Amino acid sequence: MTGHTQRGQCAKRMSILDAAADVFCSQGFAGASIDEIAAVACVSRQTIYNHYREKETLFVAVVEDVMNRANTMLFSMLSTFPDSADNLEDDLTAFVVRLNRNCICNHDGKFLRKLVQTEGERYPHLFESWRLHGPGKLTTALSALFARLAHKGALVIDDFDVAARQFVALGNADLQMTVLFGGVPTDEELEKAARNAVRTFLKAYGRPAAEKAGPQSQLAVISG
Amino acid sequence: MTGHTQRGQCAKRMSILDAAADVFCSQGFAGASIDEIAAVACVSRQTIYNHYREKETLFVAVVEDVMNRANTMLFSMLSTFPDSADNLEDDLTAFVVRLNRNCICNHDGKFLRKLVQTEGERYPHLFESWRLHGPGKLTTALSALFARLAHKGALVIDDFDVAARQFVALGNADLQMTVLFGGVPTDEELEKAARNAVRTFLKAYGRPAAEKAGPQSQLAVISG
DNA sequence: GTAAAATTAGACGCCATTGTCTAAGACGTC
DNA sequence: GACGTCTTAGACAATGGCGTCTAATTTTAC
Repeated sequence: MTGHTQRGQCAKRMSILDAAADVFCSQGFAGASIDEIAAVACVSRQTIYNHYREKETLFVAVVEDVMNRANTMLFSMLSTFPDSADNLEDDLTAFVVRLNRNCICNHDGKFLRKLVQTEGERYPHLFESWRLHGPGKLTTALSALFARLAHKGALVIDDFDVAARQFVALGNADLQMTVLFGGVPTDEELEKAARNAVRTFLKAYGRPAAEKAGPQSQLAVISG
Repeated sequence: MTGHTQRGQCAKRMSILDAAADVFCSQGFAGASIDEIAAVACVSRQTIYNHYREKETLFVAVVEDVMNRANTMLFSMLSTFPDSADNLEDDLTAFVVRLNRNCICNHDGKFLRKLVQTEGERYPHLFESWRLHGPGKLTTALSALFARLAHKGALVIDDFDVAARQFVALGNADLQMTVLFGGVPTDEELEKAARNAVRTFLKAYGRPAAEKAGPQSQLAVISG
């Protein structure tokens, strides 16, 4: 019951959770067998039943564990959103790359999207927390961040919530097929997808050319 | 072996396919039981084994059946893409509503997205056909259609493929949560989502304001 | 009407999995 | 070194699903 034992138990628990996440993700709840999870975790089956009463208890624990990791990572990513309007295109592009790589296209993102589709109907309350604190929080936070950029005059947005959802959607537009079919996009794909997304986003919501145009061509407003 | 038998057998087959689609969709391959499919189809288990040798054969037949329906519907929808540049916003909006309602947010769309995620790794070749003829064909076709609109001067697009993917992504931006969590969007949601998507798309890719601005406000190009 | 084909309900063997139990071993503290 | 806890391997019964088989019944063809 002292330090070392705690650490040992904790290591076992994490090993089990990781293995269970892998197996549940690739096989689904019904297709996953405790024996396979035990083998992947390098742990005896009895140890699993010792920590988690039954298969469903383990499943819930796995989902909550991954949700916590994913939400922590998302929060960490959101803190890197650009707050300066200089180099907005590059800054937003880098942000989209980080967001996609670390939150949406990564292991945990794939796990949650997959499981919410396969088991969401069976455990409606289980994934509600993820919906609220994951994708829900993302668009809420982005909406607020866009509002700040708009207040600075760097963006022209009428509906911040819509813009936030469209920003995320555009960021995934080029990766949707890769993500849907389980692949992991390469760095080049991530970079190009983010570049395309931000360019289009700024064409739609960027500051009008008149206020930032260079000497080559200018736009002037002529009131009619 | 003549008409009536064919019709009777055909009805059984369709009944089985429909029931199997329901059960496979909600339970996954591993979680679906032949007995439950038989019960939903109001058919004896032996009849299922009579038509399809084993569970996997039935599963493949179901996926191919749904894929065919979905691809036929998609093709039908693509033929309603606006070819006139008058009222482009309204026409594109109506198209997005139809596309979402009949191809992406409908029963078959949900089935295919769900199954490709849960069973795609186990049957890589099975869903390859859908990827090519479904989402793949959609963006290819949209790309060509946008090229025609751009050629008419109604749109200004540098990369048609990117624009096509972004068009689809924007069309789903407001519905992604509903779709991911298995819900079916209402008509109002469909309408509003399409309106938001097309507005942003045209802000990014629409003909520049200078060429179509009304008397209220005009933009003029001033060469520097 | 009759024969062939299809369908049905039920029983059956087989196998995988779940969850429990037990005895033995490993690891820690005292 | 003694003790308690955690872990392990394996056996175990119970359950449920798959796929087969059979005999009876219905549907269909001619």
